[in-house]
Amino acid sequence: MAAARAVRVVTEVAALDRLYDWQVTEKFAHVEVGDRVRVDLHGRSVRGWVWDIVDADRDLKPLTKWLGRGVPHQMKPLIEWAAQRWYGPTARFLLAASPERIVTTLPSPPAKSVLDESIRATGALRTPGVIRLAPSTDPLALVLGAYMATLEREGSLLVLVPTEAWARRLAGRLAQRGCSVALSHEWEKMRATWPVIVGSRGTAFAPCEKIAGAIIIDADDESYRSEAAPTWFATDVIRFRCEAEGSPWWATSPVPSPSLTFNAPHVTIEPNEFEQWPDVHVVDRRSSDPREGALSSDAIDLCHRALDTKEDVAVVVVLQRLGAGRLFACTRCGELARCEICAQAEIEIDGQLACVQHANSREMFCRSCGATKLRRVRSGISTLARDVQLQLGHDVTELNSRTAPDAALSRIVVGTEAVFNRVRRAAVVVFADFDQYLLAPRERARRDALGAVAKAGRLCGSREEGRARVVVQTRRSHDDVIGALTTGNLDDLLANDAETAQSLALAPYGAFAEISGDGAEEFARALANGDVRVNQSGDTWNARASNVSLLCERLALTPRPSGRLRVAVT
DNA sequence: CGGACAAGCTGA
DNA sequence: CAGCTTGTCCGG
Repeated sequence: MAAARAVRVVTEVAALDRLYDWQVTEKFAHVEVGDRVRVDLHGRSVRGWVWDIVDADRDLKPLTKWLGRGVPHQMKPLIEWAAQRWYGPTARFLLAASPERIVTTLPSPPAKSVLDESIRATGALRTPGVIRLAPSTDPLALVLGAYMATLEREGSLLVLVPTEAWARRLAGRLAQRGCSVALSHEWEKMRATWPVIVGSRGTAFAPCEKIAGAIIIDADDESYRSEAAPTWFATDVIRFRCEAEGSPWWATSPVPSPSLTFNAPHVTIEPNEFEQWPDVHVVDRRSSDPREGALSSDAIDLCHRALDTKEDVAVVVVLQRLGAGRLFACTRCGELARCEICAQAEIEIDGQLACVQHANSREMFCRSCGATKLRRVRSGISTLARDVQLQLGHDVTELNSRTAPDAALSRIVVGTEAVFNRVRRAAVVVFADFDQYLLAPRERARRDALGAVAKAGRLCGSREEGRARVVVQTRRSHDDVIGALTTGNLDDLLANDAETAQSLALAPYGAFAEISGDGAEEFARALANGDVRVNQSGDTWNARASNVSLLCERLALTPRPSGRLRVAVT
């Protein structure tokens, strides 16, 4: 008698990250690796994925049900790698590649179409790797170039953009030019290895069997990182998939990070780059009266001129997000706590109010009415909006997370960087306090500053078009970030960035994990050894090692304490 | 994670 | 001592 078959299953019970076996009965004989199944686990009916099909070597409970198609078996190495790389349960990554509803049959994919001669003339992309792409350059030609370069290869071309809205627009434009495109909600098409797959972060786990190549637009964008643990990064996922299959990948970024450049086979710099950046007008606020308001007289002037244009949204005022609850306002009179010298918002340091700029601190009380009860406020957006409204004498829309996506916008919009996902065109973009970027205590803050100006450039156009400009208000006009923006020389700054990363052992020359939750201390202490160093900062613990594989190996070997534990590997 | 079962606590 | 809570164990 032939040995009975069994399926080795990863269950949806993520906390139970191990394989269990069930017997395959006659009626489920068609089951394949990657399929979705339902099983009886310790009296519970749970869903899972077939990870392997093996001979049953003992009595097993029978499989409850075959549910439908799941992850193609070709993705198993990716799933295993991702689970180890970001210290997450296998089930979480399988879920990322699975359909929301049950799918039992797949469509057959169309052949890859050859594009019109007029489009072909723009040329196939040659050297895979990073493309330093100025913000105003339309990436469509590059995507078409990637398509043409991978036409002869089997499998899907994966195209990643930062947002879903962008993905829909791009998919439409590609379809117009003759490409057969699947969007990320069309799971069946992705699973059937459609010629082109376009989407945002989640598309990194598109369930196609083979990848012909991939192109990631704005590859350093934070939207590519999963905000919940495991905190995987789509650009890294794509790179792993392409390298495993020997397929080419391209990644664009206006300001490539050291990690992106380090891991790329080649870096291409777009000719005429400077002309495709916006015209940046720097306002040195050291010389201006701090009480003149949120906008300098130069900025007010440019805003008034912008209001004379025909743009629907004339002016966008951006304030860098300060992190929830960093600012303080009086509970009685509502006044924001500000530095008495420069009028900038103060933050809390060791139970006192302090100005980042002037390094002075004072007790927590309201300067305006003397009350001692202050409350944390999310950011200075409301204050800024009031100021701008007064200064420009025009209605202002304050854009925040509670603003309805279809709400009517005034011609002046004030908000955090979220405005870049909401407004598509503007005549002028003002960075009310650019120093929030330049002084932020994060390694990547300075690159983010340039990235934000790049996004602003997409709204208001390039130097070449000469349409309008980006206004940067700063007290640090000597900063080399400002220099790079006005001279267009990014090379020195990027070289500096890479040097800093190397000397401080930041990514890619070092690896980090942030550990929090009830079990954090126990886990962190057990994790520490010669290769992995840990230190405490508040409730979270930070672990660092000289490279990611060392860190991940050590994480996998460290026993998990009971209780909640969040590990974010970056 | 969540069901099963054991041990501990409470009140009549 | 029934009935409920809390804790620990373990899953095919």
